[in-house]
Amino acid sequence: MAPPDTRTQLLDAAERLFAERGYRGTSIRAITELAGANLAAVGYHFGSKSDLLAAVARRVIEPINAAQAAGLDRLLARTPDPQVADLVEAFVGPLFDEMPAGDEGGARTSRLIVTILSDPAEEVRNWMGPAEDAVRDRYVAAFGRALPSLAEAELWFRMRGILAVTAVDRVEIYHRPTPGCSSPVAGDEARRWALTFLAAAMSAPPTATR
Amino acid sequence: MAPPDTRTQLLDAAERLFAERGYRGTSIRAITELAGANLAAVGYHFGSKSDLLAAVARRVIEPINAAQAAGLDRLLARTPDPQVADLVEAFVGPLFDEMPAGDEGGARTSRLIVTILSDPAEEVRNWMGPAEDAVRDRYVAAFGRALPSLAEAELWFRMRGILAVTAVDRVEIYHRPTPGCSSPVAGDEARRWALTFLAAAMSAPPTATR
DNA sequence: GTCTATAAAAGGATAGAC
DNA sequence: GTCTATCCTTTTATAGAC
Repeated sequence: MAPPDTRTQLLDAAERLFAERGYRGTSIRAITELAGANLAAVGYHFGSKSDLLAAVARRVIEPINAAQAAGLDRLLARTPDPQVADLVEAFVGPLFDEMPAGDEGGARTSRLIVTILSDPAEEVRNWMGPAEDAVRDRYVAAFGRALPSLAEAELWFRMRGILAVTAVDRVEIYHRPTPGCSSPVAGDEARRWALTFLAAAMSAPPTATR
Repeated sequence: MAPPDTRTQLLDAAERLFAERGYRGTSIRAITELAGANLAAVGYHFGSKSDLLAAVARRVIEPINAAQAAGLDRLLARTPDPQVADLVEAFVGPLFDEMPAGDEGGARTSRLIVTILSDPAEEVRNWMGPAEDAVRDRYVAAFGRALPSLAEAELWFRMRGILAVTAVDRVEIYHRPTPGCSSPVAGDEARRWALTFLAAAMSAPPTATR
């Protein structure tokens, strides 16, 4: 394979450092140094630091988004009204698939997503495109058909719950090692645990209107 | 009531700004300006910016932690083996109680907690004390008795799920207004939806060992 | 495309007067 | 306890040579 060009090496370095230290905690200097590039390279290839983040985010999110869309297509080709557990798996699965196990993959990507989504700064989230919205809306519609008694507002609440659990789960949010098992759980186990947890949560009967 | 002293006003201003802009996104200058204090006041009263964050975090977390402990005590006084739903409510309830409704309260506190817990920087989380660990451990033990067939590792996974959902739920993680209902849900409704969601998730049968 | 050099600003911390 | 003034570091961004 051809040696990676500067642009790609900058993306790789930025992805790693943004995940480890956050957006604001990462300087252009650290990125270019890790990439073996010159300080001015970020400006030349991307324009600014926030534009670089947008490029990093797009590169991470797009394959996940595409896989979510394909999974839903596959499900709908089989039956027009998929079950809740299958919808959860189609939505959540790509989040794990695109995060290879081990600290050099999944936990880092997960942390990157959390870092991006939870950053208060506007600029950090401005890369979100209509493709993500479209896929999300399709899933909401499918969940709505599988859970006809659930009001739309509560359904949206639960969708956020899915994202919260999958995004946060592998981040060492309890940062000290927990007894029994350490926080970042091995890839496949976390995936199955998350499916159990979320399928049960999504399938809960609607909250009684007070 | 006596006018708030400078120290308190610094805490108030810092709590607000850390929540809105994150730790790194908030300058000492911005804090002292909002507090109507002098630039040097932070250094005098707290020592450094990170010490100020620790003080802010403690002030927010301590009442929540105490309420969680008291809730568990109340539950255990009634029965030695409380039900899952009651444990969830005792654990999650204080997170909502201590966040009065409206943007000036709950959503901001919630965002502060997310900001703190998800910040990659070490210094941001170094305020965690043994009191938090103790309460968490007591809840894990109680959940373990209510769910005897659940392995401890998966139980820890689900505990993280609880925190993820409650902490993230009111943050506008899908930052554009969602159709049907906007993202930050009114206080009491979010509370009841979260209880439904989490009680069902926690009560799920253990994931089959592959 | 890549580099050096530097501009221009912002931030944290602190000394010392009051 | 509070304030002014300032030091020193780090940061992003860019101009211009190669």
